[in-house]
Amino acid sequence: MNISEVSQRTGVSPKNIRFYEQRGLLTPPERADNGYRAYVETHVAEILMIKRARLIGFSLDECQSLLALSRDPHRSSADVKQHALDKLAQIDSKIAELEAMRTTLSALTQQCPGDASPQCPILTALGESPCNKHG
Amino acid sequence: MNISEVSQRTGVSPKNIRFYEQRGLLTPPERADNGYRAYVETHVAEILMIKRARLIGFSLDECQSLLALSRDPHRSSADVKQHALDKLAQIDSKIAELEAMRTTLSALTQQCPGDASPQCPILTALGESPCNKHG
DNA sequence: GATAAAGGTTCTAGCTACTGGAAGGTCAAG
DNA sequence: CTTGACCTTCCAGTAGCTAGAACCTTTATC
Repeated sequence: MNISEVSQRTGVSPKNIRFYEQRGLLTPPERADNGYRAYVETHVAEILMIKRARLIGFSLDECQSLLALSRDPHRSSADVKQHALDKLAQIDSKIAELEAMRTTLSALTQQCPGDASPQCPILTALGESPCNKHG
Repeated sequence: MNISEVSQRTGVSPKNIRFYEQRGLLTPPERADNGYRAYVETHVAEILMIKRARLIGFSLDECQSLLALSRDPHRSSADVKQHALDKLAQIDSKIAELEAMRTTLSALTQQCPGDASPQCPILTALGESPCNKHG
């Protein structure tokens, strides 16, 4: 299987597949006589696993850990679950951060008339003097 | 005012302040005879504005636009508001994305026993064969 | 056989927003 | 005169790719 077929079957670009290999996430495939990478089914499965893990927020390093656990017959599901719980906590804090931004920004936009006048509560809130300086 | 004082007053690191200048966000300060940057109050205000805009999610490029609007007496508040509304939409879509991850990940963790057994629904969902392969 | 298109390979560089470090000049105190 | 803190510059690295250059291989067509 050449790289473009793997790409089509996984929806991951050839560049990206090579990148994953170079990053050490993917076990390097055998090479054909012409130097082309010769992939097998296992590679497709690994790439799909990376893709799904990425979709739910895991970093490449974390994907690497997950793949290692996946390959290890002596793993415990507790290890995997811990990774997932850690990630869940990260996602929650990221959501909280974005919600805070949203709240602030939403309040500001509602105060802004959005007309032709230069007077703008958004800029004022960001630190601009409301109209004139007192210094 | 030397860079470290500006840093203390804004809570932005000297490295970061130089970086903002190099990126073109900050108007370059005059230089003292020894080559040191000599900041004035305006710079502190600009840096604080960048800091607050960054906190509510604006990118550096967007901060640059906001600063430009802030300096322009002929601006309209509508322009500023549009920037804010765009950013709000971006934040909303990012939150939605994270919520989707959260939902999936949360469901998976709840299915995982988290014990010593290697059998793990999380890995299964990520693409691993449930127990054995059919190939 | 010539040639062109469509694959493959490697390498380098760019993106965001910084941070850290090296190598060196300057300033204030002892 | 030395020490330490400050300042300067530039280079490199972080995450996760993507784009491009420069080159080789395969396949099809003329």
